[in-house]
Amino acid sequence: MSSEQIKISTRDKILESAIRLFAEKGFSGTTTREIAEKAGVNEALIFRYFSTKRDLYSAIIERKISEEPGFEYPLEAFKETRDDWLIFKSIAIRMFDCVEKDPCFIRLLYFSALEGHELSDMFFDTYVQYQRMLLSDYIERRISEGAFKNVNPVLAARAFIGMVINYILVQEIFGEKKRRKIKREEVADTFVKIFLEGIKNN
Amino acid sequence: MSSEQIKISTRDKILESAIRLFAEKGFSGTTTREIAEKAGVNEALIFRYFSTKRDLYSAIIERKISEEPGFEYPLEAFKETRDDWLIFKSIAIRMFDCVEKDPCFIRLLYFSALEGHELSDMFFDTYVQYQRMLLSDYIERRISEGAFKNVNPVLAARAFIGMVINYILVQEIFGEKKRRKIKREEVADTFVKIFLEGIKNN
DNA sequence: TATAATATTAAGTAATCACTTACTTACTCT
DNA sequence: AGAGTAAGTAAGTGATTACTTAATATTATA
Repeated sequence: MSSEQIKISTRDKILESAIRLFAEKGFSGTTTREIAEKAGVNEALIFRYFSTKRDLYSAIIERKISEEPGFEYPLEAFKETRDDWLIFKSIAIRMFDCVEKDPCFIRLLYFSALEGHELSDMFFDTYVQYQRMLLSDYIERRISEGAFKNVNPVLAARAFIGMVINYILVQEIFGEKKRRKIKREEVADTFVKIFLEGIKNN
Repeated sequence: MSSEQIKISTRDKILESAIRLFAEKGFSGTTTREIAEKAGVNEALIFRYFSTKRDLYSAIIERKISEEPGFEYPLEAFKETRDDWLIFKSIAIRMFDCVEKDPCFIRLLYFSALEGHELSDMFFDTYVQYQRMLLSDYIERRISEGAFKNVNPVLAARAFIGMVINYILVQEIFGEKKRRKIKREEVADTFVKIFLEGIKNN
């Protein structure tokens, strides 16, 4: 046998199928039996690796919180550059990327918030708050440099992130994904353009 | 007895408690027994008025779809006025109002979408699509009048609605409601300002 | 190969689920 | 008052839930 068989651990098989099911149907909507079936393992094994169903769910959220790099931004650029277009476009594109390569992610995030999981706040903070802070710091600096209008920087950051996230959410969660297809590039450019011209002085 | 006793019908008591519970915990997270307890009626009565739990859920969504006027906008204004500020601000304020007077609404909307209820598309269309269409038609006209930049009107409408909805969503669904309190007025003004100055010519 | 440790399984558990049944109470109309 | 209908209830139904147990299969180490 030339090809190495990469053995996926049982634990990982369980996690993988649980992620997909929890993302699809939420915590209450998913049964441990389904998870086991989809993972191709015996249901009892779930409870060998995770003490409860809720524990498995928590493990997933913790993993999602820690695995995503999320902070790949050129942090220095945020503190020094004046290339507004680059900053905002890279944030938008990164959000599109994030959802595209892991469609479960955003559903897990919103399900965990709606279902009131204890870790959902941390989940939220890690992603949304962090980006918002990065952006609002940048906006604040640009205001003090006289480049941006004097608006509440946090509100402005939320405005921009809101445009992008809501667009993504509607595509992913409501049926719109199939209906219309606008290129990410055009979406990002339009949003950045409207926002930047709205906030810039002159 | 001087005060008239207003008798709430059993059916309405069931609907009322079901709305609150489905909004709080979703469809799968809510049991018919809980609904009955909260409504103060016998569980079997639920099935006298609604043939299944899913039927009750559908009845709620249908009710939410039909009850909200939602279309109270001065439709003529959208077709004739050039008061951009009024148009956008009234949309934003209306969205804030809608959520404030019925906090269950937005949670039901997103829960039904995530849980994949068959009526969630109609739910979505009635509210989000409708407002988006109103707005994008207005934007389109203003572009043709030379007042707005030549952007994709649907994308622009989604940008604006996204700002507002996402702000609301974060307040209502993630824990932020308690943390910070920015006045609706300031939020709406900031969003409208950024958006309008971003899309206006000159 | 023998043994200890681990991984996996079938077959359970009690509790809870949505939903039903058989029955009683309350109200309406003549 | 009495018949007919609607509203309400207690006590169930079988199916399914998350989770357990005790026995077996597999692997690692000696």
